[in-house]
Amino acid sequence: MFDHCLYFNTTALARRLDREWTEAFAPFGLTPSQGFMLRAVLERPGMAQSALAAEMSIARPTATRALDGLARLELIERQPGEADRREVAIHPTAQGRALQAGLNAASGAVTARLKRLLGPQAFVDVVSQVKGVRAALD
Amino acid sequence: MFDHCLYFNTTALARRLDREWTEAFAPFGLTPSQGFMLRAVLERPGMAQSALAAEMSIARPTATRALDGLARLELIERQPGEADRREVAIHPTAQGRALQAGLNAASGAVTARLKRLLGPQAFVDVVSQVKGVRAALD
DNA sequence: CGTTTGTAGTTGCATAGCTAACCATTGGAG
DNA sequence: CTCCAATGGTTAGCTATGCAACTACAAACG
Repeated sequence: MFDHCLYFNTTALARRLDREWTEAFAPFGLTPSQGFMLRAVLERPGMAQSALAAEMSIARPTATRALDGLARLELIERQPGEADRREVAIHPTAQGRALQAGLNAASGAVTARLKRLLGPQAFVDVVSQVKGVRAALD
Repeated sequence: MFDHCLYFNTTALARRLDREWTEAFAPFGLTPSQGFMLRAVLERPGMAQSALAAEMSIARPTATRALDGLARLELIERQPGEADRREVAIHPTAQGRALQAGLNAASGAVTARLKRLLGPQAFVDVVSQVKGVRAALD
């Protein structure tokens, strides 16, 4: 019915993909949001929350809560900012670091499956076009 | 950081587009979800809720609640199913019908703006590719 | 027929996201 | 130096979404 609508198709696809990554991260006891947030922390330990929020393209309050969840699971730790005491630097714990390889592999497996399903070129194209739309809107 | 990830880019774009359509539908006092749901009802009056949910690619409980909202605004009415009394047929009210042209125009205006921003061909391509991924996942 | 299985809708509970408003700290402008 | 604007983080309150479980009705099967 809204076949030609960018909004409709994009939000529907986002919901569908959420299901895929929910399954992929479930073995680790993490939701997709938590999984991606933890992966970001693991990739660049010590970032301030606001920088993390920007990196993930989410609002700061959303980052606060995602990190609350990861802290409750003892996967990350908040450390007071050294230079600027308003900031909080986010570091993974040892438990958090233990998940890094598994999370990346799980996400990679879903990606690989979709790539097979769609054809590698189509997959790369659609990601690049979606990224292009995002860039055009910033 | 997750530049090549389909999930990351799609969900981020979905959130960004949500902001565009929120603005577009705000003058009507409707959220994007409500706006699209009402547009679906207007386009095919009398559909059962489950058919509507399928059409919108959302779960049935989500449809229930979206329609609760539209009913509270007196934009749609639930009528008992004639053949099958489990079903509820959804009809727009006169107030609902009064919004049809405006909603379609508002959505069209956002689409037109994005089309200009991205180039018409790029716009059509990305919609068709996103739809293609959705189809491949069903 | 009656029972069993399936389907439509709702409700309860959970998550993620946003904006607005608040507090603490920083840093600049007088 | 003082004050005021800007920034980082949190909290409150809202929406949309999903799954699981429930009720009511339908349909199929024995």
